[in-house]
Amino acid sequence: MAAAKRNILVTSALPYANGAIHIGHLVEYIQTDIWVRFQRLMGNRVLYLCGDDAHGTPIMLRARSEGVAPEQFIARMNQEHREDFARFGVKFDCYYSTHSPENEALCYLFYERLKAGGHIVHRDIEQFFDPVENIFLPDRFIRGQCPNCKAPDQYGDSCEVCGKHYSPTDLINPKSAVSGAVPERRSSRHFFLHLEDFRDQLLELIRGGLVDSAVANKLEEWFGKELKDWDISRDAPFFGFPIPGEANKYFYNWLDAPIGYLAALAKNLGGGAADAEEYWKLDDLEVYHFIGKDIIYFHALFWPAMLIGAGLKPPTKLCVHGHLTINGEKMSKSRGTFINAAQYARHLDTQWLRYYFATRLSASPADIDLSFEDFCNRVNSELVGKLANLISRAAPILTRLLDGRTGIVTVDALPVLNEFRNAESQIAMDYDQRNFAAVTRRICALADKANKFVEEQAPWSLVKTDEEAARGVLTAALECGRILMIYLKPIVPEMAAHVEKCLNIRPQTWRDIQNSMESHVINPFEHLTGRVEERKIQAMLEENKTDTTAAAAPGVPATPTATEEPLAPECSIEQFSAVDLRVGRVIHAEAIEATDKLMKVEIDAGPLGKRTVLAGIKKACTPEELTGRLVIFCANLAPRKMKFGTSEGMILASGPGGKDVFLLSVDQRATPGQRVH
RNA sequence: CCGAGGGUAGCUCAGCGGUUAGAGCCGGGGACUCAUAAUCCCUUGGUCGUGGGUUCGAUCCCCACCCCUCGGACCA
Repeated sequence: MAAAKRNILVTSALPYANGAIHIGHLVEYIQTDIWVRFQRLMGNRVLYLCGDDAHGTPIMLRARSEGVAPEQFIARMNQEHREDFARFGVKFDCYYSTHSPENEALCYLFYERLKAGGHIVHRDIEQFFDPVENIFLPDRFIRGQCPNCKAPDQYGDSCEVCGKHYSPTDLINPKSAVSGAVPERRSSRHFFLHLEDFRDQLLELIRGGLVDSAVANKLEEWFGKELKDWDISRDAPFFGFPIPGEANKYFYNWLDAPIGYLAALAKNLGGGAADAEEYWKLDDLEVYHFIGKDIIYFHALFWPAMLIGAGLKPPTKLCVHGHLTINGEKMSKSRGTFINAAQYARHLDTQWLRYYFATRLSASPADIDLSFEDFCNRVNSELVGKLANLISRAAPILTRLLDGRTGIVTVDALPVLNEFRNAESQIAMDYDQRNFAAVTRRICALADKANKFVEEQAPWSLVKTDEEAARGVLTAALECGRILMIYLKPIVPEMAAHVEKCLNIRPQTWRDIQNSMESHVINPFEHLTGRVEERKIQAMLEENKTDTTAAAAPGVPATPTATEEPLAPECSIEQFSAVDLRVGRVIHAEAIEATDKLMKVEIDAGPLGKRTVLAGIKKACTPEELTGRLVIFCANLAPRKMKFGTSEGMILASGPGGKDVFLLSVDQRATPGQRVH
């Protein structure tokens, strides 16, 4: 009784078109691709759609700084992204872009319907404006002194020193991070989506299984209060779609980004907005969005609200995954663990990463860790030692000594083969529920059984006395290998294709698990994949230390990354020498418990005595690392009273903050109290 | 501080009310030699974060506490 074929539309989140794809992104695309390939293997109808999120201020500014038109810039990114995905076997039915005529038409359609439904409201808001660049500045593009702790050079939305959140208009001495100019406060009329209109439907949706329970719990929090209106407009100049009937107003790129899923659908269907809408409305169509936990808000609230408001059904399911950490820590450019997709592919087999991610992935939104040690172990012992080895040990004997012809499986193998075939439904269920870690566990357990069977039967000895018996054993071993490869096909499609070629069989589907390949001539064995060598990983990481340009901005949609810090206005030698910088030795350091960032540091400044400095470096180093080392600090900075004491100076460091703070050093022979000239 | 998730062998995790708590990897000892890539057998190793409670019985349920991770009002 074959179940009715499902009709599924699957998306991965649209990567932001201002940077390269990195291995953090790949968690999602590989996860989605595995799921899609599995559904196809089962015979279901699947459309897998994606594309670039190509609009917004960061892209506009980036293109400008490179001296090209935004269209040209995003076209190049699109090409790069496609190449990166192809390297990892991530295969879309359509990889499109939000900057497309289909998307524009759909965007207007959504807007008109939301407007007609009375869900769009207007309000004046005050924002900073860069008079040199003539643009309104997103919060992250404004820097200034924190209104709370007075730390200099903080972002417009929150302070990295004291952790306080505020509005950019609260900053002291704000500056545009783009031009360095002093921004002006300007008022502007913005458009909002009135989310409260959809409250009941959204709650029902979330409680009805749109997301798994862990995510649903999180979402419930947001319903504790009134849902805020969502600001969907941006002022000119902006790279995006103009709002119809309005002068100098554009749609915020997060409005047109999810609509981009439909645009890709339209493109794939070779039609327009109406065709996409018609397809979306098919009764049996299931819509699955694979997303990172950082964009739950957009996909669980805004997007369903937009769909409902436009008369379309909300998604069936949001598959939320966690973020990637490397060796237990966030990817970091300074640690050299920020690895781009293309860079990985230059050094290591992309099938390995697919396999490794599979062993770590489940339906949980918890972060997943890539530990290189674990990566080596799993790939070498499981993928190579257990799985590939099974075929590699059986096929060559058959080819060399028995004309490459399989026979009838030996009766001794029947229990093993039954177990292999009976695992089918459980593995299918694990795949369907995105529990790929369980899938690989089961597959490895089966591989262990098969290897044990081969070991016991010792066909390499048997062949000397009874060729047909040996043929029966090898036939069974290859049959096991074939079934394993079907199970593994969604995860390592390239390797599975090699096996199909070697076994001389047509591309296998899930149904072939129950078939057999008795009395059949196989092809000479070709190697499937190699072992991971430690030095290759080292070579990849080494490259990162020198090639800083490879570490492009993480392309998380709508999170603008800071541009380089603008050069401060010219200063005179007098002004420079007004700053008294000294060498100091840290004699004591302790983290301040009540804060995330502050460390209390006592500095021996030689003749100047001792100073206590409260520095925002708690995340970057430990008291142990700090104690005893020499630092450079500003000794004549006015003492600053802070919540946890008075800070009598400032330790010099570079880096963006958080974990990436790099203290200035001085050669060992320097002594505390010496002035820096 | 508030919220969510989690703390099970050196590592990565499974188990989630019921016989002496499991797997893989790593470590140790054998065997084998078909495997460009090895495998097989044996084996060391755990008061299941801590302290209470419910129960005939708890890793699993309840309470408190500790620790880790991730979120937290206008970026949404």
